[in-house]
Amino acid sequence: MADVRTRFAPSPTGYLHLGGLRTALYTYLFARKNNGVFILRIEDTDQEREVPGAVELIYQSMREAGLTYDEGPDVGGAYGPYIQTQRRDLYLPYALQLIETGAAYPCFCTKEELQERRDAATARGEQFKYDKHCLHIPRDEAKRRMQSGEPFVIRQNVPATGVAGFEDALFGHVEVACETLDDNVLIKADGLPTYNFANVVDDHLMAITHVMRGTEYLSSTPKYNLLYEAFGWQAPIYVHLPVVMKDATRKLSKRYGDPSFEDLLAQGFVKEAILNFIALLGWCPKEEREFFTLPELVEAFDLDGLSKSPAIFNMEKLVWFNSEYIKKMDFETYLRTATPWFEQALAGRGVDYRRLAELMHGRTEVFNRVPDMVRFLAELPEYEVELFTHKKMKTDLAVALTALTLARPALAALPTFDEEPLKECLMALAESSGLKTGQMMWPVRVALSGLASTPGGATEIAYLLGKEESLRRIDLALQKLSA
RNA sequence: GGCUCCGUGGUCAAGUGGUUAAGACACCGCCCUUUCACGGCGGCUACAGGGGUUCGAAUCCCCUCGGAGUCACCA
Repeated sequence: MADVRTRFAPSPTGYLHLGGLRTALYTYLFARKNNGVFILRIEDTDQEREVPGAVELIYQSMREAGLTYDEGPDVGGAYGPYIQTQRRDLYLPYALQLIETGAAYPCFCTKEELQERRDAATARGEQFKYDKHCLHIPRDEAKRRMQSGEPFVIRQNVPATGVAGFEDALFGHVEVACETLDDNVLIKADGLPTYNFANVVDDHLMAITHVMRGTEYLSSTPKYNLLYEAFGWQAPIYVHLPVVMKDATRKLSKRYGDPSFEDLLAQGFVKEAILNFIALLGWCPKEEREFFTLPELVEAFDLDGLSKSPAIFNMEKLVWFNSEYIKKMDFETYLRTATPWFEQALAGRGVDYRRLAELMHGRTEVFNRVPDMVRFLAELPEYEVELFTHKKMKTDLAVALTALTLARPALAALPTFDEEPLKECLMALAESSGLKTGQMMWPVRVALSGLASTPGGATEIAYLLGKEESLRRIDLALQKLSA
């Protein structure tokens, strides 16, 4: 087989969504695994859908994901340009060549006429299909009209009978009857090619050997193969990837507010976790294993681990992956990453972020959840006195009152609020007063935090709060309990 | 609706004619414990349904049902 050349060919319509990211990932992995070439090509032939700045967004996402490409608009290569609108003039000659051989023909029907006929057909309950009306215009007349400046498109001349098919590396042989196929437009009135045509011409010109793309193209691929045959070109090997779903019936789509790769990064997901999770959504490694770095994915990737059915994007599992990756993060990286999130809730409070980070490191699932978890340090939340009652800790209001009454002067007498002395003090106090550890610690922690659960125990929180604020909060609790 | 494709627990999934049908997330329980997490141990839940083929089907065939994709001068 020739050297493997693959491509990721997104349209610049906004952020890179997760389905696109997965396609890019698999394509990249396949290329790298086979020591092949990975290419980025921008398919921007639809000028109406083009979103300004989207191309740069794609470069950025690819870079952030670590999916480096060997050829592309911003890195160059021997098969450029890699942006289709910059290739606009090279498609027409190929279409003209097809007209010569009868595999295509110019069509002068206007969009409006077509739409009327389409509407009429649906009104009758029929499915519209172009009737090859313009195919029957005499060759000379057609040529004259094309040269006269009359708007026209070029359509593929699909045989009326017979079958068209192709071999998919994942789905096997796929075949359709030609009569169910429409004569699609190859070159639009604006002179730009449609996807149907551009992808065939470009994949051939760029010597692409393997095409990986979503299954939305599965049913139209036989038509593309007809084009390859008409040109006498060798078609690439196709690998169609099942779509990524949001739930059982809807696919993941940015239009419906589902997160893009960039969104997830902004929310505090780490890119390694996203990639790892995405890789396993529709692909399964040979070995029993679920943690992979990008290089490890390259090593492990193989086509027959791919699944044929759509996979539902399971946010909970992504969150789990993320928390695992955060735990594996070295501490300094965690501290650096978490600090801006601490700032959101604690700016100017003088909290010891390093100590807080130690406590939070093993409990952080997604960074955007951090501010809510630490906000109690800045401001004591409103809480009900019933919070002091905890069955497992064997505490009730009376126990809490006793514990806090004892703790208050003992803590006030402490010269510093370091954790060790704090702990020794409270433990000793519990023991000497006949209280269980929990009966002392629970009330103190609740008084300090106003929360049923916190990222740390009573002594850690007392340290973070400092002596003054801690005593203030205990006094408040004492008031509550005495009322 | 036509065409194409898919169908193992709630989710991701292993499985390619003979298995007690893995594993992970989630969930539940227990242990650990100054809360909550973490961690450890254990548990619940699946071959869409019906026909075949076969000594034997999650695995092969057919039908039904369910779901998805696609039917543009969008990609």
